[in-house]
Formats: sequence, structure tokens, C-alpha cells
Amino acid sequence: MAAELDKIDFQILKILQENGRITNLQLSNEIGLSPAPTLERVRKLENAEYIKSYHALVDEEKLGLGIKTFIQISLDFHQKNTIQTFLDEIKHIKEVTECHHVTGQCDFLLKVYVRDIKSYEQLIMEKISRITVVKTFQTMMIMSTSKKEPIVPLEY
Amino acid sequence: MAAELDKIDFQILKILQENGRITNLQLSNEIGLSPAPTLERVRKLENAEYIKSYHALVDEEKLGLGIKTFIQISLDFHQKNTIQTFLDEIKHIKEVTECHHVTGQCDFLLKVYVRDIKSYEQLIMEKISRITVVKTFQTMMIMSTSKKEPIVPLEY
DNA sequence: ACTGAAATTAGATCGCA
DNA sequence: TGCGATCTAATTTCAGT
Repeated sequence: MAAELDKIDFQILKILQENGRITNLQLSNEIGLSPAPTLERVRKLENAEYIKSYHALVDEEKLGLGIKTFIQISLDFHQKNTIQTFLDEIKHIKEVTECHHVTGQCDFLLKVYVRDIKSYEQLIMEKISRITVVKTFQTMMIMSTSKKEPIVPLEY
Repeated sequence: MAAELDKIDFQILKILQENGRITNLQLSNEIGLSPAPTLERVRKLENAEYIKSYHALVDEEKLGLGIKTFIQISLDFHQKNTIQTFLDEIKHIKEVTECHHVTGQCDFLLKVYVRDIKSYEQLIMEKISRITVVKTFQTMMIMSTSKKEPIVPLEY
């Protein structure tokens, strides 16, 4: 199954990362193949899960999500199953869209979206600070984002 | 132009966030309208830029990007145009996929993808640490990610 | 605004090079 | 593997409600 990817496959991935709704016809023109083998390659990439899924990118601010933050979290490892307990709690908080286990001064880094400061305080008070295994946390409020590509640097 | 969005518009946004390649026909079934007005609503959301773009989500690990990190950066504000100088440098580093201006102990938070540790050292040595306005930086290496949705919590 | 049908275009399959 | 033709299915348009 996992035959290596060639240059054309990487081209396809690059293009689909940037435009997930390009038509197969357009795509085939850009890579210089005819539609049939192009589609076959795309399906192969999907089936082998080099492409995991497709998503619309929405404008969070226009949709009322005015507050975006990262939260750095340190856990209290004196309890049982500290990490699993933490992950189980985080999983259910819909405002948390990313949760990364990291090295450094903190244990986890979360990405959070909420409507306004009031909702943020509520999230902190009623959800984050109530997780028993959380020892300390610190908010990094995002003031602006100058680069945000749902795109990963690919090179053949 | 900016007539308020109704419940159906939010349903559409939610569905397209999770499946950016759903057919208009399927979408119309899920929201309970016929294809014609469904397509009209999607176009309206695209034109008003509630939907900014569509993207394929790829499997970075399978594609050879084994190292993912966040870098916290503090700037030296004794220089001229510190922030603009920094942003101009960062813009050209393709390994940096996100750059957020944040509050807290550091000034900027970057997301970085590279192939391996060797490439990471190279990035740090030859690019990040050579930016004159960078005072200090600290790496948070991502060990695992338990939640990562290219999806924002929407509520009508 | 939504419906339903008609017209256009894209997607999917298959035999052949 | 890739191509070209063919069939199938989705997108798009439009007159009617």
C-alpha cells in the first residue's frame, strides 16, 4: 500500500492544503496530468490518510468569538493518574480547541476561543480552575495574529 | 449586505467546518432545505467572508514533519520599530506557521514545524537567534496533541 | 425565500496505450 | 501509470409560488 509518494503527490498535497475545494479539473491542469489519474492520486492520498480531512476556515471574529488565548498549565503530579484525569476533563470543554503536551516550564498548552472577557472569566472560574490536578495556569491573551496558515511546510 | 445570520447559516458553518468537502446535496439534506437555497446561503457566507477558505488537513508526521514546537519570544524594545522588524523577519520563515502577539511573560508565540531535531537546531541557530530584536526565546516541544480541531466552537 | 425541474459541469469508471 | 471516452451524479440556473 504505502508506496512512496512522488513529486506530483507532494504538489497535490500542497495545492489541496491551500485550496481544499479546487475542482479535480483545475487540479489536473495545475499538476499537468489529465483528470482521471489526478483523481486516482487524490483518492490514494485520502485512503492512505496522507490527507486526513477537509475543513472550511471561518472568520471567528465575525462570528462573535472575540477572545482567543493560549493557556499554559502545570499539573500536580502528587495525585493518581494526573495526566489522564486532566485529559478527560479537557476533552469535554468545547472552548478548548487544542491541547498539546509540551516540554518546558509548563506541562500543557491549550488554545481557547470564547465570545468575550466575561465568558473567559467563567471558563477559568467554572472549568479550568476546578480541575483538581491543575496546579497553576497562566493566560496568554492573543492580541493579534500576523501569520496563521492551516498549512504545513511541505517539500519533496 | 450584512444581514444577520440565522440558525440555518450557523448550522451550515458548523457542518462545513467539520467537512469542507460535503456535497451541496448532502448539506441540503442535513439542514432540511433543497439544494438551490442551500447553495445560495453557502455562496453568501463565502462572499461575506464568514467562510474565509477551504483546506485539506494533512498528516504532518506521515509527511516527514516529526518535530512540532511552540516558541515563546521576548523582544528587545530598545531598538527602533522592534515589532515591525520582528514581523518582517518571521514572515519569511516558512517553518513558522503561526505567529501570535500575546500578553503575559513573553511577547510572541510561534508555532513551528520541522523535519527533525537537526533541522530544528538549524532553524534556531540560523534564523530565530539571528533576528536582532529577539531578546530571549524558549522552546516548548510538543510531545503529543490530544485535541486539535481546525474548528471553532459555534453557537447560535 | 424556497421549490422543482432543466441545463451545465464535474466526478467516476473502464478499456486501451 | 496515464489517457480519452462514456456514464453517472452534482452543481447551477431559472421560472413559478
